Amino acid sequence: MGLSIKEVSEKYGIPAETLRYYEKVGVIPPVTRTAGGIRDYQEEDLAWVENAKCMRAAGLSIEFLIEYLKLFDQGDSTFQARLDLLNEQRKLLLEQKEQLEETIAKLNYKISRYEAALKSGKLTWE
Amino acid sequence: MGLSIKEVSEKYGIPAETLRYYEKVGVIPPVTRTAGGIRDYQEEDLAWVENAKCMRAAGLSIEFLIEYLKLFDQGDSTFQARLDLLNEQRKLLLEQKEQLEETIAKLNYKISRYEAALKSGKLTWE
DNA sequence: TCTTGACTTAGAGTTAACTTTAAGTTATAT
DNA sequence: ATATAACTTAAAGTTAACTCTAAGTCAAGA
Repeated sequence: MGLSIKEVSEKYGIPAETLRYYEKVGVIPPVTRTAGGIRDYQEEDLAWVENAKCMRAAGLSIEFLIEYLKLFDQGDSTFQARLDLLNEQRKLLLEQKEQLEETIAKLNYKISRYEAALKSGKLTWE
Repeated sequence: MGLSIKEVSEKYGIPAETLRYYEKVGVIPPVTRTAGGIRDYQEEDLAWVENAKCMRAAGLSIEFLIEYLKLFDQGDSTFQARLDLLNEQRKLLLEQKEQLEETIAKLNYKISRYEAALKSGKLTWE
């Protein structure tokens, strides 16, 4: 029914070592185990893994993910704190997106100048 | 006439240590110096600094910037290689942008659910 | 002239986020 | 029953990109 750490690793392209590390430091909650203590990922465990993967891929810090889970574990009383944290991280990502767009625009300009130079056969500037 | 390292540091918000480091590892070309060997940033030096700042802020690696400058120093024969490098980095940034947008969308959804829960008063507050 | 503060260098130290290692335990295949 | 493969842990090692330190040089103000 559940997935082994190896299967999860392959499913999401995350090394097993990293999955253990995420659990150890609190990026994801303790994973369901078999009677023998072996990790046996259930749907809910997988949802946490997938979420962590997505947030990390966008550049959000491990520290943020740990903080969020910590608040989550403390229950309803941390609801507003969690919402604040999410808004704060969204702001970070929006800023990052703007920076990215600025840099892409610069790269586009540079590339277009290179291509123009190639076509005109002039190869010297700057 | 030119700017001191301290002035450049303040102008761009980059620590002087980092400016020296960028020069040392080849992210930017050797900066113009005074007779006494002190850095005296000219317009051209500043353009390189600004470019490095922008590219780094978007997450492009130091390694890429070093590679680009190395090719640049080798002159026209590396023109096509430089263009390839720029296109490759643009591809990276476009992928990053897509990932960012996906994550922002997820965060937006999560936040909207939190806000809906707040409004409906579905929370036990203690 | 002396002192202060900015500059220089090489090289060591820091941080985040893994990644590898060492030593040991458990499950599966023959 | 035994070998092998996968699992476990704690802890040390790695990498990128700085960041700081030590030891020394230089220019401007009292």
